[in-house]
Amino acid sequence: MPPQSVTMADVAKAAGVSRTTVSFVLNGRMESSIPESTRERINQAARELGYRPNAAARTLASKRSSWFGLVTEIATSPFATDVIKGAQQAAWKDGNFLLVAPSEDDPGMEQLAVEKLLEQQVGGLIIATTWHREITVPENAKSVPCVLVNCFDAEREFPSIVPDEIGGGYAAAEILAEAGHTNIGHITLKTGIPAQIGRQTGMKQALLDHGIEPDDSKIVPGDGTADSGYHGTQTLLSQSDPPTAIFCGNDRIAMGAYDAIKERGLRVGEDISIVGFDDQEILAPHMRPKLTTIALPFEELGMAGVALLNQMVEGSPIENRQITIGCPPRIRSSVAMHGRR
Amino acid sequence: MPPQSVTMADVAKAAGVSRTTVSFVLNGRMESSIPESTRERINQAARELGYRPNAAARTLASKRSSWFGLVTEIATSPFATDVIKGAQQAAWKDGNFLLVAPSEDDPGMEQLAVEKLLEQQVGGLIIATTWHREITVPENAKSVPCVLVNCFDAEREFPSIVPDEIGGGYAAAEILAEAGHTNIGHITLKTGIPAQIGRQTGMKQALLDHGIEPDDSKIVPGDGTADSGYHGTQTLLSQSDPPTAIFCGNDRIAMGAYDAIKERGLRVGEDISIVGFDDQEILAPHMRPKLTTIALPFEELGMAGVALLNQMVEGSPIENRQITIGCPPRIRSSVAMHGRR
DNA sequence: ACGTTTTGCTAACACGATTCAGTAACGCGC
DNA sequence: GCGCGTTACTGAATCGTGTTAGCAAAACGT
Repeated sequence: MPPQSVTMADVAKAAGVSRTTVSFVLNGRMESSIPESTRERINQAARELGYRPNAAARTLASKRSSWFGLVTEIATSPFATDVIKGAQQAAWKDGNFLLVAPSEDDPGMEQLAVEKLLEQQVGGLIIATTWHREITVPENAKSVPCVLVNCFDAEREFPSIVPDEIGGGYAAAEILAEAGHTNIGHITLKTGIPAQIGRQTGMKQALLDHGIEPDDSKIVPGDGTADSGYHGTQTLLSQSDPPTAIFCGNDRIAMGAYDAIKERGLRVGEDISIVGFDDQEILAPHMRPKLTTIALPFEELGMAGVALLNQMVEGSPIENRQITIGCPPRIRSSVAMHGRR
Repeated sequence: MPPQSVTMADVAKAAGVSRTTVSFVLNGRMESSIPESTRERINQAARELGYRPNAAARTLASKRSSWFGLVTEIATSPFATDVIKGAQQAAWKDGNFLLVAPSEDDPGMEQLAVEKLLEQQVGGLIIATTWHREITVPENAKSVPCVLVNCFDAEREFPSIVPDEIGGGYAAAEILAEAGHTNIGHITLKTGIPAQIGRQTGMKQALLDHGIEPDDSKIVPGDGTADSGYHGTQTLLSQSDPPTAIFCGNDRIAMGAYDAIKERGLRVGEDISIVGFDDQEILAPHMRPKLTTIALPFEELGMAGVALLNQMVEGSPIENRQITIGCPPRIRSSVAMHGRR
């Protein structure tokens, strides 16, 4: 029964060797030739005493800590969870920890968060946002390797990892085109943000590639809310030649679209096909019919962030400073075949 | 421009005092008489050199770390975010950090997570779950103060903080009763879990208190999915004397209920009133009509966890080992007045 | 002028590891 | 039985801070 805390010295005494030897054995250093018998003796002593390494002491002595800092706006969105989760898992695999600090989208707060993380001797920093956008990185973040996730700085000074909005928009439109739709509407996100621009660009390209002429009158601006989806859908369905399918800028817009369609006595996934974006876990799979949508790979973003950070910390040259992660489609039941059937 | 890292010794040299004095001044120790002039000189030197304290060294020397460990199933649910957020903020206020470790609902994993957190010298542990239930706490968690959030151990050995399911169920039914409904249905969660039992108990009590005789035939078992809400609602509305209001065990059930009601050509919030539970951020406020529901106070749970942990770490006696946090109603538009209008 | 208290500091050890520079013992070839 | 290389370790310094014990000088009381 270990009383309070067992140190390496205790293990050394128990095994009848020096602290140095214990350190080598427990850290698996093979370069110093220590016979199997001794290793075994030390390991057993450590086990019996219930030895638990002291991370603070290790960090101090080795000048390398076992944790990364993640600063993010936890407040605003469930998306943050997924980034944390992905980063967490990736870090955990290498025995590293994540220190999560809140930025709350306030520049002063953000700088303080970074400062506090640096005090904790983090080996690297991830700065993540909940929606894809440009940010200015606090000055002090430059003290350690730093990766941006779901955002980027104007000067492209920091490596960044973002979702492939264009590819996602392309995939969404392609799903509809391949289902035989040629008259496809689009309700956008708030105009000007990277997600809106990318998704719309991808959509246009997909239409062109499938021999469909993009028609700007089928694109109605929204703002990402269910309300805007509802009204946008009303607008589209009131046209003289209403679309048979709508690509909604995100899942909440799709939610509003469902309501508008149902209200008109039409059926989602039969009369009108819908594709969303984001794949919100507690939304998309539970809508009726279940929403076909494009997933935002937040977990992968987080994992990629940590992976990149690992590279940087180890000093490996990084070949690609602007990584995009694909947005995979999630096929469910809100898209119907159209035309020749 | 600080080159690599500025230590207390550097500050001491710059200010022309000893390291001890610097330590006293920067930690705000007033018991050692140090004149304002010297304090000022030291503070300025620290500022100019860009001194950043080394948390690892401090932890090692003082044997008290500035972080708590939080182990939770990040994987499964967006709820985890809110607990993290609340705990985070509460910890941050006292200059403490949260080390988040994943348990993934696997006992082995959980024990490893705790072990790793202990190595990091956490001053206390929070074990949180994403749904209210009984757990068995890993043995090694007893090494430091430990609080359970949204769960409890069978022996009630650990202080725990849980939502007031009964009060929430009461509030939900009361909303409907006060709107004039007397024929109220209920679609439950998976039977046997604390949330189901508590919410249903609270509902019955509220009905009794409002002079309504609880009727078991109006209670249909569900499993927490939108599908079960859909089918449960079909069942209720097919009765000879269908309810005019339904209390849904959670928001997803309410989502299914909406669909069933709309499919029958009825209107939610006019013909049939609905109350949900959970107040899922990206769901309830975006449904049409917006869902009146009872919020699960995850953020408060997290905050209360850290607060309790602080008390325990400081050795204050804790008066209440079983804390319940209220579930506040969120009134929106899915409940209509009924009867005398 | 002399003891006593207060002021303003500092020396030195501790914390629990990592790590570099060695060294004693042993085997081996000749 | 001497030199040399290998094996199996160890001593001691170091990391940056907290903390206790104590000391020199100044201030104070009488």
